[in-house]
This record gives sequence, C-alpha cells and structure tokens, in this order.
Amino acid sequence: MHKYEKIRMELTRRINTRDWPIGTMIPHEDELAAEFKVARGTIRQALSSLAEAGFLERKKRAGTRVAYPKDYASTLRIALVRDQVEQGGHIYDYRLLEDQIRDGVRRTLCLHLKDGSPYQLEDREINLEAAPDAEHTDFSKLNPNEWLVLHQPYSSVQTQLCASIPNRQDTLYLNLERGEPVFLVNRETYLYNQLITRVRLSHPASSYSINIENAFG
Amino acid sequence: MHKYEKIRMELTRRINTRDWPIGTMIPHEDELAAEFKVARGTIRQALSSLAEAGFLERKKRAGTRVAYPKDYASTLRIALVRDQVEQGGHIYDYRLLEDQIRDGVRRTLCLHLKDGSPYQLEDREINLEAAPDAEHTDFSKLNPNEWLVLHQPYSSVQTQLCASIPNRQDTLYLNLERGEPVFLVNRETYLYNQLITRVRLSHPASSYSINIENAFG
DNA sequence: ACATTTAATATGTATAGACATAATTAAGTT
DNA sequence: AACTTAATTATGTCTATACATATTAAATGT
Repeated sequence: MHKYEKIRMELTRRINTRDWPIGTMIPHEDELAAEFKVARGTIRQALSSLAEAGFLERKKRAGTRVAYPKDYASTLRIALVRDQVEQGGHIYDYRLLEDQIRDGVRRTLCLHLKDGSPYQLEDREINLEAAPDAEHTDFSKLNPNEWLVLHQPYSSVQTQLCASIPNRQDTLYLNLERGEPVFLVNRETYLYNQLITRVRLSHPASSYSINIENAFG
Repeated sequence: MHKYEKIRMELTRRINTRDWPIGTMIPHEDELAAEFKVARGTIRQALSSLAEAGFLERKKRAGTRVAYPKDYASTLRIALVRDQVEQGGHIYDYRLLEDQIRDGVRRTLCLHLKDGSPYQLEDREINLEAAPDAEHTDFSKLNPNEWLVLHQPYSSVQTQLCASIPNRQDTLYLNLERGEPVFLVNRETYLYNQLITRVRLSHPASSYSINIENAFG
C-alpha cells in the first residue's frame, strides 16, 4: 500500500468518526506533511482526492475544512444495455421494431431483451444533419446506441431519470403487469450545442432498478 | 487558464472528434510533454483527470488508450431534500407523521413539502444500537436525515433508484393522481458493516425526476 | 470610524529528477 | 514448441523547490 493511500485512509477515518467534526478546519498541508513525515505533494494527493469526493472543502489562503455533507455524491454509471444484461450472466438480444427517416431525422424503435423477456424499449431520434453517417447505417445487427457511442463524436449528455405511466408503445412491447409503471431514462446527446440524438429508454418497473454503492473506507 | 487545462481541452477535443479513435493508443507521457513543451507532471495532471473521467485507460508499461465507452459515467448528487426544494426558490416544510421505538429500532415517517404540496414521503428505520444518540433526539424541528448527516458517522451508503406502484402510505400522503406511480430512492447507510439506518423515499412521479448534466468540453 | 492599500499565507500550478511497479517483449533453457 | 527467466519500458509514486494566486488579516490614510 502506498503512502498517500494510507494517509487518505487515516484522514477518512478522522472525518467519518467526527474526530474532525463537520465544518472545522483541518491542519495545513505542511503540518500534515510533518506529521506523516512525507513531502507536501504526497499529502496533496490524499487531500485532493478527498476534496474531489466531496469530503473536504479547500480554499486558497483560508485552508481546508471538513465539508458539510450537502448531498450524497456518488458516481452513477449507466452501462450500455448489452453490458447491463450480460453482466449478470444473462442472454442479451434485441429487435429493431421500427426504422424510418423523416425531415432529416432517423427514428428507431428497439426492444432489448434479457433472457428473451423485454428489458428495455428504446425510442430514439437521430439528427442526421449533425450525424450524417447515421443515415445509411444498418441497425439490424449493431444497435443504434452502440453504433453511436463508437462512431459519433459527442461532447455533452443530459440525462433524466423518472417514473412514469407506460405509454402505448410500452404497453405493447414490455409485457407489463396490470398497473405496472415504467422506469424512464431520457437522454439527449450533444456535440458542441448541436443535438445529435434524443432517446427514451423505458423499463418495466418490476424488473429494473439502478443500484449505487458508495464506500468511503 | 492553466497549462494543464489547455492540454486537457486539446486532448478532449482529439478524443471527441475521434482524431484519436476509440481503442487506439495515444502518445506516451514523454512524447506529449515534448509536444506541449511542459514537464511530465503537467501532462500527467491532464491524462489522470481524463482517465478518472473514464475517457482514457492507462496501464503500466502498456500505455494509454482511448477508452471504449462502456458506460455514461456521471456524478450523481442526491441533495438533502430541503436543498432540493429550496434550490428552485420554493418553500420547504415538513411534518413528522409517526415516531415510535420498538426492539431497538426507531421508526419515523416524515412528509416533506414543497410549497405546501407533498414532495417526498420518508419512511425511516434507525438502528439505535449503532446510533444510540438518535434515541432521544427531537425530530419535530430538525428532520432525521439532516440530523443523521450532521451527527452520525457513516462509512458506506447503498442506494437504489426504481419506479413502483404506490403503497398504502404513499396513497394516503402523497396526493397522487389515479394510477400515478412513485419514484423510489431506497438507501441503507453503514458504519463499518453495521447498519445505521434504512430509508425509503417515495416521490410522486409526476413532479419528481433526477437530472444529470455532463459536459466534456 | 471607515474605506483603501499592503502584507501575509495556505492552497494551486509547474518543474526536474529518482526510483518503484506492472506488463510486455526478448532471451535463454529444456 | 513450450516453458521459464531476464530485460525493457510506460505509467505510478515520491521528493524537493520555486513561483502563482486567491483570500484573509493587518496597516495605513482620510
């Protein structure tokens, strides 16, 4: 184990146990460097990663304080649907249900299957002006999401997570129980302010959830 | 603007435009240092942050390659409910509906309001063995979540996001439309493998969503 | 007393060099 | 050909030093 890792562990302990209470200032980099008998750079590596994770707040001249936990910060990773399914050792498959071009927009409807059951319904629009290569691509073998992620440059993504009553398409394709809602992921992808693609991903609520684990040890 | 920021911007551009296609190796640190006429440490600052963000994969001896985008990584920050409400300039209020202790567990039911309307129903259990200070705290003025976050040490958090049919409590308190589902956040908080608290946060689907923005410029 | 200027200081950025480590490649052995 | 061992090399860690910058605290002037 490296020095900065040991130091980060010890500092994390002091924060978690409230030895260093929330809102209080902690010792300066030089003091900590002296305490742990390392160079300032090594202390900085530990402090910076803790600040990045939201546990410390650092300001020039003012020093470093234990952050007031305004939120539970955690890195959410929404994997490609194929990986989501195959990760659990299940069989992935998908079907291209609709595919049409109108007014410079290619619209696709895909059903993604897990062990043969509906897992995700993907309703997508691609702006062909911004992504001309997507006009003549065959999505019957490689799904639109995977193709876009591989070939289409993008620079920002907006994601919305919500619950919803199923729409007609959801009801038609997702094999929902009576009254079962859907979990929605709505996403817009941009390349420098130009919309590339907009997608609505719907999942049966009974068999879909996003799980996040967060350890500060 | 600092050198490493300029460099990171330029490298990001090369990745986004696929000048450096996905999966290919990029030049070594020393080569980039020579190209940009900076020290290796400065290049490392840029490369490390891009690797942290998931755009590059780095391995000793093997070098650095443009990462296959397995997922959309993004930092999800779920704020304290009070901040969520007040952030939009709305009025926050809450009511403690139930509060009882049984078998070493304190169970609380709280309704959080946004401009007087139900926003979140919080159904919580606190393990008093692990959090003895929570036994005699008055939650009628300071809500349990805020108290715990301020006073209770914890070291790991598990969060689940899902959609669901409302249960009896949800129906009773959340003023749901007919057939309206709820958006659920289930969370368990631990201090070194000891369960501190378990909470079920339910929100009316029609007025709640989690929004994430992600820019790589 | 108040506003303004100046000094002090903790963190931030950048450089240079040494050594550690993991993964690959090359060399040597059976 | 297959297996083991040694050399190579790009990234990772650590140190030491210098200067930049933002913010606070002190000094100064009116």
